[in-house]
Amino acid sequence: MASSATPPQPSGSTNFIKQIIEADIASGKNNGRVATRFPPEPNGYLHIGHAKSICLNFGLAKEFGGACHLRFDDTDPAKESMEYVESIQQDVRWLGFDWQGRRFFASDYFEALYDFAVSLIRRGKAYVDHLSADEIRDYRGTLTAPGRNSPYRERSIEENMELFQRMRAGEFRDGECVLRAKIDMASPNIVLRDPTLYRIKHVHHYRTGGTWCIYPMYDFTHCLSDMMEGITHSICTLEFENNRALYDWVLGALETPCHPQQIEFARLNLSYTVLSKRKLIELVERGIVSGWDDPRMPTISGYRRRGYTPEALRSFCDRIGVARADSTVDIGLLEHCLREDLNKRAPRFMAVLQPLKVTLVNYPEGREEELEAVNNPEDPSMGSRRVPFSREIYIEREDFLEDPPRKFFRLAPGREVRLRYAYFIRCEEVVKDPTSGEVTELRCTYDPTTRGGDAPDGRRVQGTLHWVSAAHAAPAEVRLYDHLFMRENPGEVEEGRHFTDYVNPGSLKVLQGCRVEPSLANAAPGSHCQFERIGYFCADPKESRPGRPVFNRSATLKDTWAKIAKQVKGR
RNA sequence: UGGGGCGUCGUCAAGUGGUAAGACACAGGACUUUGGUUCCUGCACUCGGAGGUUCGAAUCCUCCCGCCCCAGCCA
Repeated sequence: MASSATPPQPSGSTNFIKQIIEADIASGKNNGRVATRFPPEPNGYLHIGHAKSICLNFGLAKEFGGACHLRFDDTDPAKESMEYVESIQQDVRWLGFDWQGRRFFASDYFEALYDFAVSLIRRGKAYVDHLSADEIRDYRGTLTAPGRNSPYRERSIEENMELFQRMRAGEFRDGECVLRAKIDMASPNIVLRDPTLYRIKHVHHYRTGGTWCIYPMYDFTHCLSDMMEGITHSICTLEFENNRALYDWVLGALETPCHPQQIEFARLNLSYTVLSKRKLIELVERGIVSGWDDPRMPTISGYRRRGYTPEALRSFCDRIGVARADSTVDIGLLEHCLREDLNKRAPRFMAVLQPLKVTLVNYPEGREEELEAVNNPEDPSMGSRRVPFSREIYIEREDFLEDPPRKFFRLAPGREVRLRYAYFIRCEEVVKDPTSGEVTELRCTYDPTTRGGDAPDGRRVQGTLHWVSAAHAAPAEVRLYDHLFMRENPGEVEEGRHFTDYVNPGSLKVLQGCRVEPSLANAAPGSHCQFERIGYFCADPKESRPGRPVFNRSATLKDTWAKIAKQVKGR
């Protein structure tokens, strides 16, 4: 079955960031050099919103002959761990990107950052504040009212130097004091009202252990990390727009030799799902999903397990574009990208999800034969395989209707259809359970002259059904996934409701007792395929076993009949 | 109602004073041994609204309206 290995290609389309970079190169800024970075905090798993950022940053570097760094923004020891670092690396690699050894950790800069903080104090631009967190909030003012200066704001440089050293030395408890930038408590931009630069946390850090008890804040760390790494374009999402003034202030105050440019773009929103880390954590912790890699999750690991390919995710990221307008992308586009990719590459198989037994009454008992089936009509180089056929087969329950509506092309009493790659069959008799009335078996005749699927007399049938030979088919478990939420925008919560109220109860349907053609019995975990007429599936990477395959539905095929059926029914 | 942003087809999104790309979705049709794929056709006389400048405005100006972000010792 198909596996993925195609490397990323430049996208060809344009966006405002490319235009900025092109202008910078044209003007000789940074000597024409381009360096970007993808800077996740290792406190959770990556989701498709991160994929947008990864494709953007690595894509830009590739397109302009630059480098893209992978940097872990690990300045909050309470939430971070190596487990997350590893999963993030795995996901970035799986997406097809290579940081070429340029992996950095903000925590590796703690000493340098400390020195920068000392330098700021020496310049009279930072001070140690003994106000409590509550007091600081109080002094900050509001959106419409200016803040007030802290009573500790005018401490001498010497005193601040000593105090900051003592902070580092562990002489204060958590929250007792902080280091603040001395900017402007009346600034209309609240970010600039003497922001906190360092806080005290007597907490073990997953990399630096107990070495530090003071940790730098994002705004202080990020710009300096970018600067030290020689990043030219520091691309982040829109909510950091107000922070840009502080980014520039820190680098300006320290008179750093270079000054990366922060550029913001709109984060991704996807219909029928949530993309905020907080909400994803809640889904995992409350057991609403089975974990970060539940195939319904919009995480990279969830999509991987669902059967999405890196190519499909990258194609999606290319197509959605990069702009500054808040937007919500139709999840249908993501599904389209997967189908587009898998249509070309996924080998086809026959699998019957809800079996209905069919006995071919005129087919000799005990006889078996093998029929040739094409592996992928889109790609002749993928060849063909042989599929066993016999007197008893299974077809899909929904491919038979005793009383078919208009435009139903499938099997019905007295009607003739084609079994794919096999024979025409005609339904002669319907066997029902005498008590429940449920159809338990169809007795059909087959036309031996139609072997392979064509009638020598030229007669046509309207429907072609997939099937498996009852004696040869392998049992399988199949998991059908649908949108995790019933609402297009589950983040928009009504009064008195919670976003989890909108979880789609039908987002997972587990089907036992499915029957798949024998060649699927030992499907390699993680491999992709198409079940003809049904959809694209992936052998579950974690739980599928040789002989006991488990398949996840990655996406349905377009179902024109479902649309028609709705219309027919509506009349 | 402080400051910073953003409003172009149902959804994304190009467009940068010269007369509205493309994609998804949707609707028709052709082909078809997957009601799949593919192919063809249609789908914004108008760019949040109102004025103004101009021979000419989605692009420039003015006012208005709507939405998003910021008051963590999170990132």
